[in-house]
Amino acid sequence: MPEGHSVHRLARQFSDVFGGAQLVVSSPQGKFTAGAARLDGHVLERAQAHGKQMFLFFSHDLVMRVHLGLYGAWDFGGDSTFTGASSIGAPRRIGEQEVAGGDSAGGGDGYDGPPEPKGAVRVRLVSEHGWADLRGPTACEVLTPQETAAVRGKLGPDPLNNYPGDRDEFVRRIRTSSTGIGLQLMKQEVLAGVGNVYRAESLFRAGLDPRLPGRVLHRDAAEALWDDILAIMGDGVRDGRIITTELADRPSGLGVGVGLAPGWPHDGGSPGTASGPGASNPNTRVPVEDAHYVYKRQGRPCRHCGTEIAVAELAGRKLYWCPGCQGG
DNA sequence: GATTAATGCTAAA
DNA sequence: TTAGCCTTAATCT
Repeated sequence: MPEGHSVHRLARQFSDVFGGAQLVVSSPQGKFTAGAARLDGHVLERAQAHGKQMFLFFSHDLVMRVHLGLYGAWDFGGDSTFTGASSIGAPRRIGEQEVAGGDSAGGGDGYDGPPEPKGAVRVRLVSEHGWADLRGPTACEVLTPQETAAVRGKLGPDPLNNYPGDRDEFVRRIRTSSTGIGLQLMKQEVLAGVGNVYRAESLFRAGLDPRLPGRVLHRDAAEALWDDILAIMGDGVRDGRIITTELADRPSGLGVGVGLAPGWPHDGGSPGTASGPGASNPNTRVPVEDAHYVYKRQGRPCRHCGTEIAVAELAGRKLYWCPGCQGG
């Protein structure tokens, strides 16, 4: 499901395909009828992601806040102007899993307006050139600028925004509690955007025990953790999926090293096979079974030390770690 | 075809 | 602390 990298891709997509466009806003499902009426007919100026939330800023100063939660998703479609505006490969869907659209899909000459809404479409946005449908969000509401500031004020720093001072603020927040860092990383007021996959993978890459109390985490270790999360989440934005293994740790030997991506982007490559986001990105070819170190690898040998990867339930979520590399 | 678990949060209890 | 959101993919019968 969507962690921060997906939401940043989503915000990019909205700015690309709807930025500056007047929108018809409706709620086919009926659960957002009042909210839709407050936005209908206004111009979407830009989209901004903060952690796992997306904010759509309209020209009359109202803001639409969307949180996809566990299985929310957006579907897109439109003419060639619409799909051509997308800088991330005109995906057909962004949500728990991204579905590639690419040049051939949907867009282009045959566009005949949005389809009949199927299922529970909470929100439909329609511009002159295309449409977007939202299903299954955890949160979807209209906010004033003041309310927006209040919501964002409760969120911790987002490494994918990385505003000045954000790293120091993260270090301060994670170290103020004796709560284990495995729990701390999931708190959106400590660091906005990390979910269960990036939590497990970043702690493994840092060699840190998830039970280590925040207060005991060294300042340099916390800084390094922020830097690594920034790198692997940045890769997630580029790749459209979470790949946290280094090249040398993949049996398949496919893809490039995390955080390295030499020569990226290389657009000219493999014209015949281009389709979808990052089609020329070698990391899109990394097999799923090679993508992670510990997430959903319980019982399998650690890629570094061979110890069986462990799993335990922590605050209602599964925590994966290597007892050998990350302590008992 | 039915059941379950899932990259997550919100609101009610 | 628990139900709800109400989708998707994987696993079961």
